[in-house]
Amino acid sequence: MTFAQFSRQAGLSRGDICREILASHRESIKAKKEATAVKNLELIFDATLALANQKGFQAMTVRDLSRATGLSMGALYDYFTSKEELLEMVLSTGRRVVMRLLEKGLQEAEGPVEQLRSAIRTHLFLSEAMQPFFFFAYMEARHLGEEQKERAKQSELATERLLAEIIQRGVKAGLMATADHQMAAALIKAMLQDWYLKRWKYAKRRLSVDRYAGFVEQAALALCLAPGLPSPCGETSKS
Amino acid sequence: MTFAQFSRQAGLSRGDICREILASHRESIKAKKEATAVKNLELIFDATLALANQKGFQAMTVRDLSRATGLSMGALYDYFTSKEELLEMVLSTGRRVVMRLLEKGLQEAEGPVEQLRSAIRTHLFLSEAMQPFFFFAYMEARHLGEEQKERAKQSELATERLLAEIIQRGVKAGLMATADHQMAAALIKAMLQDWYLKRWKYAKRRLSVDRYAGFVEQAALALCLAPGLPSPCGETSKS
DNA sequence: GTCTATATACGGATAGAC
DNA sequence: GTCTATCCGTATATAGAC
Repeated sequence: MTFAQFSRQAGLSRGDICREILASHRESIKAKKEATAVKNLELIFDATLALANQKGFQAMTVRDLSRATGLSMGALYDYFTSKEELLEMVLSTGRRVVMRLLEKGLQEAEGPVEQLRSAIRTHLFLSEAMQPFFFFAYMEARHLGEEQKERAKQSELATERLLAEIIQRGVKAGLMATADHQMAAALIKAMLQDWYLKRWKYAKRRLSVDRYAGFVEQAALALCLAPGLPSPCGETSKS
Repeated sequence: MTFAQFSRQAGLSRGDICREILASHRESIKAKKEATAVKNLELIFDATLALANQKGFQAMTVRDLSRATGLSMGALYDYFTSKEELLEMVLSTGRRVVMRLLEKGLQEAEGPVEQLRSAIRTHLFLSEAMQPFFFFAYMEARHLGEEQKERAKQSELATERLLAEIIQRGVKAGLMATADHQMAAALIKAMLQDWYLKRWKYAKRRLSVDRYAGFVEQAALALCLAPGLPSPCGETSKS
């Protein structure tokens, strides 16, 4: 699977996402006509991610948002009741879309090695297609209220667990060998996240997601398939 | 080298750092007696990192800082002339201390493999000893002015280059084999950073830096020493 | 459904007492 | 050297015209 193939079948256009926002916040959004509501929500969604990723959500003012979308202050407040609700709106909808696609993408591969490959690619392609959202969710997580912060942590642990379970099955099947499957999963996850966190670096090098995915696959397999690893307890050699 | 050994020899107490802040900002700090100045700078330094890491530097108000340090608004402004200068003060001093220790720590190892090990441990131990600072510098980097942001990126690239050069020497010496030493360095760096970015996760698992360092060393060597890697250009198998 | 104008609050920074 | 009191700008949110 390449990113081009993934994009075609995923169907996660801005329109789809904003229709989902509208559906799940029907009561608090004043606009009645779906067409205009979705059009304005797209403006708001895009501008919020762009501005917040540049200067931080809390530094971004509603006036900035007004300037960027072309909507007035009053019009904006017809789509959310407070700046905090705007944050919640973007995060909760984004998380729902991501979860749905992650689960869908992982049911097709067979065998631990192919599943690990598939998980890596799906995660990378998803974060490529929705890079502004992934970056936003990562960076703003700690500014959330306790309940929402807990949800963010659970989301991190859930994807780690998904990787760990694949590796565990690989070890049981005798196809993989690693001292600690949870730790292997954590390290792989760190490599996956670097792709959307250091966008500027990889963009400057004109590195495609497909190539990056190839490297991470290699690294993950080197880590999980490597034979005869010493138990990693503090010192691993004279060092 | 273990973290305990590193801590003993490094000598990067809060006092040392704040004496350095004082020295490099002597003109703008109104307090004359070194003892009181350093004492208050320690309060300010600690509280700034704690508050900013919890809610973000820009969301942290000077009034919050006043409450946390026990100093009044007026007193605080005797130590910096603006909130922005406070940010610059913390970041520039921290970066200087980190750079000094990184370079010092790397002159002792011999041979590419030992150097790679040493670089990994030094980086991890440093980020452990100064975790609040590392987290702060990472998270606040994008809120800086253009010049400061450029410095932050250069700092990222510099440590990556350091790793890449070790690996390149290893390949030349026939001790390592990797398709792309820069990419290998980037992935290792991502694993190093996860330690201070996901503190909550590893703390909950009661994982020590020494154990984490062992895992990353293993992963790095698996990645660099692995024999017969296929060239990672997009597809690496039927997949 | 969208706009302008404004109420209200809060944050950064400073002046001047002690 | 530290404090209290205050100025001034700006941000969120709303009321009411069009």
